[in-house]
Amino acid sequence: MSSPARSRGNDPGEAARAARAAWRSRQLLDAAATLMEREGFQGVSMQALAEEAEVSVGLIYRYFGGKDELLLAVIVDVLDTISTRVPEAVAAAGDDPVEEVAAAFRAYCEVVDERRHAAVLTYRESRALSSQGRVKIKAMEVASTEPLRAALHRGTAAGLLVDLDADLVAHDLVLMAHGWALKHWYLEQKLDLGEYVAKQTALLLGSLVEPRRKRQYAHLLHPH
Amino acid sequence: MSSPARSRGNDPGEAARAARAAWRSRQLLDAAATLMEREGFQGVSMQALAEEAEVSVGLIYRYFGGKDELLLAVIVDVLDTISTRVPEAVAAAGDDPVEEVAAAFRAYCEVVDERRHAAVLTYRESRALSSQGRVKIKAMEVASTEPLRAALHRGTAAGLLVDLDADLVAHDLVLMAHGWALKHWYLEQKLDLGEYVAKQTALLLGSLVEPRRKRQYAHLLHPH
Amino acid sequence: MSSPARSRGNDPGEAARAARAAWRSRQLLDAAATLMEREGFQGVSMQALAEEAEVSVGLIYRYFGGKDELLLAVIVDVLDTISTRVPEAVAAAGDDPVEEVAAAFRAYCEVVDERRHAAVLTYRESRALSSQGRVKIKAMEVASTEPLRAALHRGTAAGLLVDLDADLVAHDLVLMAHGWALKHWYLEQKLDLGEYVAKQTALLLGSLVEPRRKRQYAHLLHPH
Amino acid sequence: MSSPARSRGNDPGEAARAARAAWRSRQLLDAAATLMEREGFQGVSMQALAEEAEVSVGLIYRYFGGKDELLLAVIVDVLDTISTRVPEAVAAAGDDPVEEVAAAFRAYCEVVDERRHAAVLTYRESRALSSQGRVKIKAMEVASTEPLRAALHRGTAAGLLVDLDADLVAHDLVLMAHGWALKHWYLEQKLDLGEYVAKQTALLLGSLVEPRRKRQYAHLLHPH
DNA sequence: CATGAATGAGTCTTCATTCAT
DNA sequence: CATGAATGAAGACTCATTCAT
Repeated sequence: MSSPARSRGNDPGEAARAARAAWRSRQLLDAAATLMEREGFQGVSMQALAEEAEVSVGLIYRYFGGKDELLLAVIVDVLDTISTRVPEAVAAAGDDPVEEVAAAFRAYCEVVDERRHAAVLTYRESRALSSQGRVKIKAMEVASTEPLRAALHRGTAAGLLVDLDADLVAHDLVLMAHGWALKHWYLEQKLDLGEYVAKQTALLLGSLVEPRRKRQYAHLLHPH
Repeated sequence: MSSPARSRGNDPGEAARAARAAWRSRQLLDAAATLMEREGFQGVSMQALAEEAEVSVGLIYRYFGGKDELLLAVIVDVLDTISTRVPEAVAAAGDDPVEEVAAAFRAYCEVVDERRHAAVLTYRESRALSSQGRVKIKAMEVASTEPLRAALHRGTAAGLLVDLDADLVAHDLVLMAHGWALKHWYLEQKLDLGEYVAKQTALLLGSLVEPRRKRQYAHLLHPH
Repeated sequence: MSSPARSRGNDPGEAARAARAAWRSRQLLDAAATLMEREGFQGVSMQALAEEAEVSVGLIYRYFGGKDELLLAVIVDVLDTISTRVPEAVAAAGDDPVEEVAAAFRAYCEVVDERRHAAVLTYRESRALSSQGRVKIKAMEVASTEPLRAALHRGTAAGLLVDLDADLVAHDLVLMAHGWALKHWYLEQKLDLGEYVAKQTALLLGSLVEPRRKRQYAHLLHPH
Repeated sequence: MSSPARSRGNDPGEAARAARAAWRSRQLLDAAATLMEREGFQGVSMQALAEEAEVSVGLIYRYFGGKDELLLAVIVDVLDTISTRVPEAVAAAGDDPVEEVAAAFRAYCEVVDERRHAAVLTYRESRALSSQGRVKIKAMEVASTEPLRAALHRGTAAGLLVDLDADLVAHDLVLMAHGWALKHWYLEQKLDLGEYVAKQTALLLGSLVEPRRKRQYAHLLHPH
C-alpha cells in the first residue's frame, strides 16, 4: 500500500525490500489489532503500539502516514479478509443459492469472530477517519456485501427464495454478523458461534425460503 | 447559609434546589448529546461542553464527577427513555402479544432515530466507562429488552408465535433498531424509518408467527 | 490582543481580569524575549518558556495561540515600542527636519540596543511566521519608518536636504539601526552606541544636507 | 581495496577520489543552498536534502559531520565566493581607490544577489553554529571586508577620500550589500540591483569623497 | 563508497481536572 | 452555587543520526 519501495527497475534488493515492507506492515497491523482488542483504538498510543510491535515510534510513520491512516489500514485489512473469505465460502457452497447465502453468512461471522474488535472498528472510530477514508471504507463495506446480495438475487430468480429486498436482507445479515462482536459480552453466555450462526440462519431463511421449498432446506431451517 | 431554610425535610428551598439541579442536569445532558452528535464523545472537550451549555467548566464537575460519569449519564439517559417509551408502546398496543412485539420494536426504533448518536454510544465509547459503569449499563440494556422478551414469551404461550429463543430474538430486534443508527449513512438512501420498521418487522415475524396465524397478522407481515 | 476577556458588560471583575491578562501577556513576552536573547526563537521550547515565565505550559496557550503567534507577538511588541518611541523623539526634536531625522535615528537605535535580539527577529525567524503574520509585520515595519520618511520629505521641502530617495534613505537608516544588533559582536569592540549613532548620522547626513546648510548642522556632521 | 593503487603519493586513483569528493561536496552544497532558499536552514531536513541532492542520507555524513557542519560549509562557501570575487573586481577596477571601493561594493552586492538566502545565513542561523564555527565565520567575514578597508585607506592616503573610520564604512558597505537580501521583499518593488548599487554608492561616497575631487567622480556620485 | 531502514529523544499542543475567588 | 484561570501529564509526530548490508 504505502510501502516505501520505489519499484524503479527490478534489481535483487527490490524484492527483498518489498518483502520486508510487507512483513513490517503485517507486524504493525497485527500489533495494532492486538492492542485495540484490549484498549480500543483511541486508547492505543503510538508509543504503546511501537512497544507492542517491538519497533520504534518513528518507524510506524515510515509505513503509515499517521494514526488515522493506520486505523484506515486496519479496517481495510479486515474488509480485505472478508472480501476474500466470503467469496471463497460461496464458491465452496456448491451451486445452490440458498446454501450460498448460508455459507456467506457463516464465513462473515467467522471473520468477525476472529477479529472481534477490528471487525466493528468502523462503528467505533469512524469519526477519526478522514472523509476520504470514510468514503473508501463505505465503498468497501458495500462491496463486501455484494456476494450476499448476488446470492439472494439468484435465489429469488431460481424460485428458491421469496421476493425480497436484497439490500435490506444483506444489511441484516451483515448486522447480525457484526452483532456477534458488538454484543459478545451478552451472547457468549448464551451460545457459541456455531449456534449463533445456525439460529440466525434459520431465523432469517425462515421467512425468505419459498414455503414449498422449505423441506429441501430443513437442515438450515431446523438446526438441531 | 444563603438558603433561607436549612434542610428540614421538604421545605420550599429544598425543592427549588432540587429543581435547579434537575434543570442543570438536563441542560448539560442535552448539550452533551448535541455536541456528541457532531463530534463523538471523545471529540467533545469539557471546555467545549461548558461553552455549549453556557456554564463554566467547573460547574460540570458539581453535577457530574467527571467526563466518564457524564458519558455514563448520557447513556443512562437514553436507556431511561427507552425504558419509558417501550413499555408505554406495549401498553398502548392492546392485549395481543404479536402486536406488542411490533409496537415495542417500533418504539425502540423511534427512540434510536431521535437520538441517533447517543443511542449507539455504548458500542462506540464503552471503553471509556468504568467497569462499574459498564456493569450498570449492561444491566440496564438487558432490562430494557425485558418487555420484548416478555411479549415474545406471551406470544409463544398463547400459541401465536412458534417456539423461539426469546433472548436471541430480542437481541435481534434491538440490533435491528440500533442498525438504523449504525448504518444510517447507507439505509437513509434506501428507505425512511417507517419503511425500515415495517420491513424488518415483517421479516422477523415472518418466521416467528405460527403459520396458521399468519392471516391474522397480514398487516404486519405484508406491509403495504 | 488575544486576551481571553470577553468584554460583555463592564462589571468590576472585568477590569481586574483584563489587568491580569495584560500582566500575563507582558510576563510571557518578557520571558520569551529573555530566552530568545540566549537561544534564538527556534531554540526556545514551550517547556523552557513556561519555566522561565514561571507558569505552566498550558497557560501560554491561553494567551497565545501557539508558538508562531507568540513569535508574532514578540515582534509586534518591538515594533510597537518603535512606533511609540520614534515619534516621541521626533516631537521632542523641535521643528527642524534635519534634527528630527537625527533624533528619529537615535531613538530607533536605542530601542534596537535595548532589545537586541528581539529587534532583528524578523530577519531571523520570518520563516516561522504565517503568511498572514508576515504581511502584518511588513506593514508595521513600513509604517514604523514613516516618521523618518516624513522628516526627510520635510527636510527636502524646506531646502535643508538635497533631493533624495526618501524610501531608500529611510531603509538605510533602519538598516544601520538594525546593523547595531546584527553586527554587535564586531561593533562593540570598536565603539559604543553613542559613537555609532553619531558617526552614522554624520556619514549619511554628510551627503544629504544641502551643502550651503552644512555649517548649521556642524554638531551633527562633525561629532566631537 | 577496489582502488588500483594504495595512497602512494599522488597516483591517479587518489586524484580521482579527490575529484569525486569535490564533486560530491559541490552537489550537496548546491542542493543545500537551493533548499535553504525556499525553506530556511532549519526548515531543511537531512532527508529532504538527500532527496534534493539525489544521494542517500548516510552519504551526507561522509562528507559533512552533521547538519551544523553543513551549515558552516554553506556559509564558508559564500564567504569564499566573496573572497574571490571582490578582489577580482578590485583588480579589474584599475588603480583608482575610489573606483576600487565602488567596484568592491558592486561585486559584494552581486554575490549577495546571486545567493540571496545563503548570503545572510550568518544572521539567521548563527545560533546553530558551534562556537568554534562561529569564530571561524567571524574571522572570514572580517577578512572578506579587508579589500574594502584597504581601498578606503588607499583613498584617504591618496587624498581622494576624507579622513574616515574605515572599519565603520566597510561595515556600512557590507551591511548595505546584505540589506539587499534582508529587505529584498521591500526593495524589489522600488528598484533593481543596478539602481540599488548605484544609489547606495552615490550616497556613501557623497560624504566620503574629498569635496574638491567630486567632479572627478561625478559618474559615481550622480548616477543617471 | 553508498544505501536507507531504523532509532528515540525532543517538540508542540490538548484537555480533564482543580481551586482560589 | 458558580466561575474560569491555571495546571501538567500525555499524546502525536519529526528528524538528526547511526549502522547493518
